[in-house]
Amino acid sequence: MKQQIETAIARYLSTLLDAGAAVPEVVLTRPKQKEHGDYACNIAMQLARPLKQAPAAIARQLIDGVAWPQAVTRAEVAGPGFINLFLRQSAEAGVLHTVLQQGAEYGRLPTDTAKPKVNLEFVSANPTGPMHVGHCRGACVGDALANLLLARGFPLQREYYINDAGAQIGVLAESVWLRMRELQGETIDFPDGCYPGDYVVEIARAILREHPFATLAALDDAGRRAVIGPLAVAANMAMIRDDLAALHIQFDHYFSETTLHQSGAVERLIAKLQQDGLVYRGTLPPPKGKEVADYRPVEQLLFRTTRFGDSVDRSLQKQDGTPTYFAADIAYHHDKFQRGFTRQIDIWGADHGGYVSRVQAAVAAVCGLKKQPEVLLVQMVNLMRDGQPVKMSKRAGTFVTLREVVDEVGADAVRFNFLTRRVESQLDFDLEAAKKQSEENPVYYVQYAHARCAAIVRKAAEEGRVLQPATGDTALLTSDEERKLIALLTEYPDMLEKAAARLEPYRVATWLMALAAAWHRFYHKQRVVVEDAALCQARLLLVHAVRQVLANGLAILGVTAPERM
RNA sequence: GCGCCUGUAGCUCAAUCGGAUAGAGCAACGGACUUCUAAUCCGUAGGUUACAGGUUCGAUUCCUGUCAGGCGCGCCA
Repeated sequence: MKQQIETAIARYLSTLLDAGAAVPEVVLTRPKQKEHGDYACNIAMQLARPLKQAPAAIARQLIDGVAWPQAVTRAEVAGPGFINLFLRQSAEAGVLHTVLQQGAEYGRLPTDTAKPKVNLEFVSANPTGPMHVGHCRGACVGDALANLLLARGFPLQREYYINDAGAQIGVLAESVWLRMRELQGETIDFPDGCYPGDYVVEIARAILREHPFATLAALDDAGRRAVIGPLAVAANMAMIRDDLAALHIQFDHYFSETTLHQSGAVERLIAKLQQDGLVYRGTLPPPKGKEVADYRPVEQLLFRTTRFGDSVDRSLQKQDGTPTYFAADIAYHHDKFQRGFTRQIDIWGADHGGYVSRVQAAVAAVCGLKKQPEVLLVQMVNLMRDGQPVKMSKRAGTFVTLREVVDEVGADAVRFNFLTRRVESQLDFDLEAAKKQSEENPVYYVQYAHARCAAIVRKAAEEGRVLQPATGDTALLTSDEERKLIALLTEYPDMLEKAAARLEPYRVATWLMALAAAWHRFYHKQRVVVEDAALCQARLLLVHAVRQVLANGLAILGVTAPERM
């Protein structure tokens, strides 16, 4: 209906304007106040300048000239030049039948293989320990975004990049080894840099079951690390997968950084860059803004990322000759490209914001893609307890794990909590409040709406009132509450479309709260199980449709839709 | 010093990519359960949209500046 009207206006506009003139896009919006009709259009005001006429006059002309669809009963000029449109009472109520026909598919599009394949990389927590709360927000946003894009027909894969190379894995292996020695009865003075968590002890114990201490002790440091490192990484990844499962997150693909080094992909990539003349040996200016007492200019292997918009060239090799994390990351994004992903979305913490321009520069240079990857910077979460910030340090082992939070607060509440906010807003997450408010949490508001729908359907069935297919006279749904619900249901696909286009899953959550509010309001004003059989059927139709769309939206957020609460 | 993000009710956040009278939840106060679930609803109160300019029919939204907070700034990932 909305689109019908838009094209009707656009068609008339094209006859009104000169052939060469740019026709502005006609967009209908839902007015906030019902006095302003079912839809409003601001096109007359936008045309005032090019046509050099008063907005009201243009609006008048449009109202008289446009071949309005039959459902439009009234069109009027209002305010500074809006065109307010009023629809026949039940003009949009057909959506109820559509929802029931399409069921879980309502709002979704079939996968469109013509669209660029999307690789969505998120979480990618270092495999040096369990996931902590800091990873939580990005995990929820990434998973919901994946659901959202899949729902709108984008071919998409969820990917986790395992940073299982680099110095940190050596530190991990050393930490495990120290715990092994401790388990043998040695007294160990744990150095600062090591991972102190109890899970390291567990890993040490588990590895010792397969690899006797004496065998490990006989190896030199490097040899021992080569044995312990991968085992410790595997153990941590198993733990991380469990943590993710607790949040109801599954990845399609785990990608190991180590494979990039072993296959020679990183070296080949640097060679290619050299061939393209994008690499040189040089020195970088000292870093700004902080005291660097021991700064010494060192000649190093640099990548001319400045040619692709970066502010400074970036190093590809550490002093010991091994590739930097950045070098491997270029190879990684190139690998995605070779796997056919011409659209890459990365979700990072805000602390990696300074890294965006160099990776985009690299991808432009290596893959020829513009503005890739698309990076969502998720702002930091301050973990609080009773209003006091919780001091956390991975080094000191005083971090709150994701698992603790999920176990205490519940996966649904955790997810919804992080999904109602835009990623740009930094927020506080208070553990005590989250637990205390567990019954006042917005997630329950939406879930309760769903459970209420289910309760009505059950109650109606008890009284022998079951929705008959192809019944439900939508013309009977004329109250403000009913029309509001119908209007919201028609918006659902548009809302998903916008949310997907902007990579903003929070829109789904806020929209669901609006639908739930409209539903609760309806519930208090009108009864469904009533004597009048026709009216009962019509309202049952509405109930089923609302329940379905609540369920569909919650599914995208990865939140359960309970039948009872 | 520079770059990115943010600043909206007491608190947490929205506001349809410039639209009409800036809205929800929590907290406060007053009402509504013999009727499909009161984890709900209705009402009251709460605002110079950080501040100052600019752009135009119209600004929370766009531009400039100031202030405040967060994050980042050599070969750590």
